[in-house]
Amino acid sequence: MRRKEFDVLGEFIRSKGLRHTPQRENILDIFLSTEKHVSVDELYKLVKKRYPGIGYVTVYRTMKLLSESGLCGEIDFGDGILRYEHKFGHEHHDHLICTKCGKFIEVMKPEIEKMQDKLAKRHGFIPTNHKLQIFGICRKCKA
Amino acid sequence: MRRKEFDVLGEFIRSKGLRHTPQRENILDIFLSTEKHVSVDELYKLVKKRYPGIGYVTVYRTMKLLSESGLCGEIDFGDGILRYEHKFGHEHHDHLICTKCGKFIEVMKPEIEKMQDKLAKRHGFIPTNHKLQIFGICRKCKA
DNA sequence: ATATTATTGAAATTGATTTTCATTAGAGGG
DNA sequence: CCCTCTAATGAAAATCAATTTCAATAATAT
Repeated sequence: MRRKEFDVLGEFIRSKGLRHTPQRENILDIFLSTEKHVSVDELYKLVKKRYPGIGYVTVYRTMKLLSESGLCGEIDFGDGILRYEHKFGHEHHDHLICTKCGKFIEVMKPEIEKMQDKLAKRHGFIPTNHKLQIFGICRKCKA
Repeated sequence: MRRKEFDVLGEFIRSKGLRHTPQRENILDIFLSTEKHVSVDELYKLVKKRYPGIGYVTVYRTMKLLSESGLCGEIDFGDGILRYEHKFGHEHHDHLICTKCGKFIEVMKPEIEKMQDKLAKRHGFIPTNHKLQIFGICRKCKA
């Protein structure tokens, strides 16, 4: 049990005047227990196994909540399905996505980040975040 | 009238054993005449004005066709709407997107491209294309 | 001119996301 | 502990862009 994440959720809920519910803790619990990038539907199925009473919509809304609180990040690989990844305690990273098998790798390159910031500022933008996805064929698929 | 783009379309159609139709030319014509990043729906409305007989689905399918032929590119700003931009004769570029007003700027930075390629190769990927979107607040909105 | 088959366009379908709404249940005050 | 207020829940319905279906039409080869 990752205490810190639950504290973040608790603090976020308190600060917003929202309510602490077992569903929210349970959904966070299941979300943290998988390392996959899950869609709401996938997560719902996982949640359902352990907590059959929790509905799809609650999972959907809780993920939006976790997003706001910074516990998860939304990722869009362009296939029409929104996925969620762990964010708390994770460095920012980009994605290498294999267009054949769909597998992806998380990568980090501070130099690229810096150049992006410069680029934004040069155009008068205050960058808040960015999304870099590199599509290609992975080692396995090209073999 | 940009002859070259029509030649590309014609050549693509011939090479695939497809058929040359006035609808396809007309849709390409309207698409080329706007510099905006259009959704199918937006483009359909523009097409409708000049060619009332053309249906939504034909616009939809023609844009897929133009995509395949390299005449346009699909862009996904993450708002659930697929847009199309001119691609033929245009350099690859990334997007700076203002999260307040929705405006965006096209930017180019070869150094970043090179680093991305290196990054992909280091992980055994053969990069085919990539998508970089930098979100932030534009000059106007921050003022 | 004829046959073949790709294309068209209206309507229907899909599928993820989002909203609605009646019911349930936190949280604070008495 | 009980009450009140209102946020949260969950099932069902709505939304909405994207996609498929299918009968009619039209482009190309023979």
